[in-house]
This record gives sequence, C-alpha cells and structure tokens, in this order.
Amino acid sequence: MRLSRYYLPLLKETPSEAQIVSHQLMLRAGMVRQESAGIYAWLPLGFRVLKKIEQIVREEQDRAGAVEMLMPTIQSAELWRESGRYEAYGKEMLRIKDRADREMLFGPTNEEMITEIFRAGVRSYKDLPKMLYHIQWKFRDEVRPRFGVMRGREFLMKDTYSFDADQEGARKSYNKMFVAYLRTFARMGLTSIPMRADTGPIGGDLSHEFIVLADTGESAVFCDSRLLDLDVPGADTDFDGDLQPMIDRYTSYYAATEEKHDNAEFETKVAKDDRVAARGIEVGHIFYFGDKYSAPMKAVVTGADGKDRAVEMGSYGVGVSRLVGAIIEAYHDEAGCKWPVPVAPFHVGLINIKVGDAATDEASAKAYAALEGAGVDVLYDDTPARPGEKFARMDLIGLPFQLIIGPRGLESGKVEIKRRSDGHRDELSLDAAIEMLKRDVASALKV
RNA sequence: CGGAGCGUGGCGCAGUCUGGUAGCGCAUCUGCUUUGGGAGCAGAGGGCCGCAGGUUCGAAUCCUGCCGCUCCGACCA
Repeated sequence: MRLSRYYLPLLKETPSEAQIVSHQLMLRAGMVRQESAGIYAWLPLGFRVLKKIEQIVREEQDRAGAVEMLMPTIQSAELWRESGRYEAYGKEMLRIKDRADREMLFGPTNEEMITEIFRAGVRSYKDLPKMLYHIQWKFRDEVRPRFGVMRGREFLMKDTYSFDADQEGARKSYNKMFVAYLRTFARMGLTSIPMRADTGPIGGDLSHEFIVLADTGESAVFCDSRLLDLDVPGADTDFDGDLQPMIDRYTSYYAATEEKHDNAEFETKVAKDDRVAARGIEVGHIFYFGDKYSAPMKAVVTGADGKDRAVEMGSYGVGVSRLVGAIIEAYHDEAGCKWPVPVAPFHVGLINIKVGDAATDEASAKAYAALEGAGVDVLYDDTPARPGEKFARMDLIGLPFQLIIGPRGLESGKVEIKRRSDGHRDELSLDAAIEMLKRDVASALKV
C-alpha cells in the first residue's frame, strides 16, 4: 500500500479523553475514531490489525475442531424469554422494537440463539460432540464504557459453544478450548494466564478467565510466577487426544482473579518469591454451564438408552476488539506502537527518504515490488514529507520493520533496516535487505 | 446508577468569575528557502462558541431546560 493513497489520519497531540496508552496510541495512530460513547469506527490501519487478530483466532478455533458460522446481531426477545434471561439481563441489553412493534434486541451474547439452532438440527447422542463458533459484533450497554476499545459497548467477539452428551464429553470440549486459547494468545505475542474465575450472570460451575498482565488492566489478579514460563502447547497438539495432563499442568499453579482469590491458599501454595499480585486484562473466558440453557430451552438428544437428555453445554469467548488494545498495552514505547509481526497492520514500513530523487525512487519501487510479490505487507511512504516526519510517524504506527532508503546510503550501495521491537539497525545492500525482510517476516509468521 | 467535570475552526487549549466586534499553538493552503529524526520566513483560508429558550441596548460569557462526552466509584468479553 502506498501511503499517499492510504487514509491515515495521525494526531501529533494526545486527545485528552484517552487515559491509557493503548487508547491514546490507537487515536494518534489513526486506527479508530470514536463515534459515540463506547462505539468506534475502525479506520483502515486499525481494521487491518483487527482482521489479523480475527484470523489467528479463527485458525486456532478450526484447529481445535470448532466449526465457524455466523449468527445475526439482532435477535428476537422471544428466545430470551425461553431461557428466562430477557428480564434478568437488565439494562445492559439494548432493546429495540421493529415496525410491527415486535420486541427485538441487539445481541449481547448468543447462548439462546445457538441453543435454538442446535436443537433444530440434532436429535441423537450419536451426533455429538459439536462445537460451533462465530465472530460477530455484540452490544452491551455498559454502565461505563472506557479505555477505548478495551471496554466498548459495541465490540467484536468470538464466541464458541460446545454441545456434549455427558459431563465427561463437556470436559473434553472445555479442555480443547483451554488449549486453543493458550495458543491463540501466544501467537499474538501475549502471555495469557488461565485463572479460575467467577461464572458471572452466564452461570455454571467451571470457568477460567484468560488474563494478560498489564498495569492498566481492570482486574486485580493473583498467581504463581512460574505460570508465566510454561510452554505453550504446540501446533502439533492432538486435540482429539487426552489434553487433561496439559490442563492439569496449568491449573496446578495458583492463579485467581480477585473474586475467587483466597489469600490464605495463595500464601500456602506459592513461595514468597513466586507470588504475583498484579493487574490484568481479561482477553478470554471459558465456561462450562451444563444444562443451564439446554434444559429450559429443551435442547435434548436421545441417548443410547432411548431416553432424552438435555445436552451439556459450554461457551467460550474471546474479546477480539479488546485484544487490539491489550496488545498495544503489551507492546509500545514512548514513540508509539511496536506490533508483533503476526498482528502488525503491515510488516514493513518502506521509507523513501527523498521522493523525487531518481535513485531512491528506483530502489524504493524495486523493494516495494519485490516484498509485495513475496507476500510481505508493505506500507510504502511515498509522500514528499521530510525525513524526520516520516521516521516519527512510522515509529508511531509501529510496523515491525522499517526499510529506509535514502540518497546518503545509496551512494555506498546501502539501505537500512530498523527493527521497531528493539531499535536494532542493519545497513546492507538492497538485495540483501529484501532477502532479510522476507526471511524475518516469514519466520515470525511461522505457526 | 451515585459523585465530579467538560462541550469554543480538523486537534490541543485560552477567553466565561467581572457581558461590549472570538484568540493562541499545532494542522491546512500559497510562495520562497530547506531536506537522514515531527523545519524557517512571509502570507492566506477556516468558527451558529453543543442545542433551545430567557435576561439585556448588547450573550461564548448571566439564568433555565435539554443533548453529548469524559473522569472517579459500584458492575462486565
């Protein structure tokens, strides 16, 4: 993409309403624009990050055996009366009426709808297990939206629903999502910690929140520092095999959010030097909730004994839009964002220091074509701006690699690669630079 | 939902107390000079001062109502 054609409205000054660094940087880097309290338009740069995160989430869901679909944002109140949640959900649910005065709502979650869809198509225990998911916008009329996309009212969420014939099966589904989540967040460069958690209004009795540590997180959390060093399950994980040992390894260490925290247990189980009391961002949440919805909504299957039983369900959410903010919280410095390659809006920022100079124009065009041709996403700064401004804005938007081509370097046949993560610079020939970028990007994207 | 505050060119703000022709910085446009870390000089454009009433000779400023937004707390992917 040529910057001259792109829409990238950068802000030099920090908007006063933004309190945390991720929100500030998302506004300054032209990623989002607030349209209403807790409601954001995703500008081109932010949208690219959102899409990359979404795709990683999708790939890991598919790998774990979940099947993608898409449910609507608008739902009928009828469904929610069946489960008994229409009244219970309270003012967080945005209620609307259509022209025939029918009561509708903008979905805050989809347990009811998926249960209705499931029961229409499944009759026998032989059809189980099933895991279905979608990635769709939700609306929760939060009392206090804040921190930009971290607590928006409208947000993009991946929600998966599992259906099993019995508790043992449900446990297996739960474990699959547990592992999938560890992998999902790790691929984005995040160290997530599964913590036993409150089940909240969704209900049930087995639940983990996946937390990313950050000073600006909204949850107070307590855990064993050794959790931070555990290996994440590999891409070769057999999701149909026994995942329980993997889960046990993670859950053997103390980790709890404030609501479930037991200080006596914490101090007994965790050595003093390993105790972590910190703040965290909840990026995922998994629940097993049994027949909470399937029983009232009559989602039943006929068992081997010929009797009908309500299916065992679980639901599993990832805050896709929230992750954009969470990743910035984890990867930034004074100058701006520092995107990990897998979620970066572009991999390489190509800076032509002196547009109009025949040599730099030619070298830049060559690099641009070669990298794009190799599947590397390039944002080519082909604008006539001054070098200082180009450097500053490339740092701000935080692409992992900067390829800097200027007349000074070209005199000796050299271009420069700057790595945004640590500021490391290499001077090398154009051809070598292109090869290096292709290689580095490819290796960073390897799953 | 309780408490606090803010709405003034695209962005950040001053002006409001004490009413009298709307200002600053950044950004934008033009010209010249610059050109490897957010340039300099000269000039220019751009505002129903959130909306609606009221008081007044006169309202960004005072009064009333409404709308929007932010922050702190209790709640949540």
